[in-house]
Amino acid sequence: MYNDRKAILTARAKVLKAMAHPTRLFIIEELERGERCVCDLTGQIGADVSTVSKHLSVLKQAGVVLDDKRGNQVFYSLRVPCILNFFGCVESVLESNAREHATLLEAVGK
Amino acid sequence: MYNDRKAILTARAKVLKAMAHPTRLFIIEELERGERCVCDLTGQIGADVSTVSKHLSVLKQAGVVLDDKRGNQVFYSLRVPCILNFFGCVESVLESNAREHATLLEAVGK
DNA sequence: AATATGTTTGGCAATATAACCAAAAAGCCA
DNA sequence: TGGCTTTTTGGTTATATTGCCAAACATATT
Repeated sequence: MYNDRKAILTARAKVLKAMAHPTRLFIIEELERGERCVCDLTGQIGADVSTVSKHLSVLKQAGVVLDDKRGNQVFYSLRVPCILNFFGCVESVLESNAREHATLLEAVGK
Repeated sequence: MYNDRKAILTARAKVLKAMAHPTRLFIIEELERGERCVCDLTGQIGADVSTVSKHLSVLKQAGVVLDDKRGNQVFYSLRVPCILNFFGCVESVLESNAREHATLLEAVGK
């Protein structure tokens, strides 16, 4: 067992897992532009409000977003501003994937 | 529906999801230090070989690692070297979580 | 050829996730 | 108070993930 690293790796995994859904990545991107209420996001996402609310709760639980209730609505915002820079490397993986895919297609004669 | 972003966000989510497991994060850390065969990793992780092999296959499928069969063994390595820098931001989230937790404890009177 | 070593695959049980609908909460406005 | 709007919670169903064991494969060794 890798006991010395396990606690920290589990904590990291939890954050990554919270982000690992297309709708939640969309929410993160959107919040990068400023706070949004659930209804704003629901409109853009086009799923049931309850679904969006649950995605937000996953992000909140992981510490990625903050919520602020004002009157009727709840406004969400990014808790850690760097979250988006975060993707340079993910993008490299995707580019590698794409390059390899292209190479395979060539190998088969396009 | 956020149709214009959906494809790219789904692709990103796939990579994040592949990384979002403590054992797989351990593997990534270990591979950062150099290529490893399945048996090396299995020894350190202390799970069944088949379990480790499946974790590796998840990472491979997502394009995070490469495999190279040499003789009897299969050596895995990181496909995209930056993968580890990647964690500065995750760490910020964790630190925020910890700070908040400490604050809450204080509020309750330790 | 037979055996040993290293890795992957298939199957199964337990648990977790995701989406929707319906209903409950919480706050506003008349 | 009663009704409206916004958000969360509970319940259900469908699907995915994780981990182990057993079995299959592949390569090396005797």
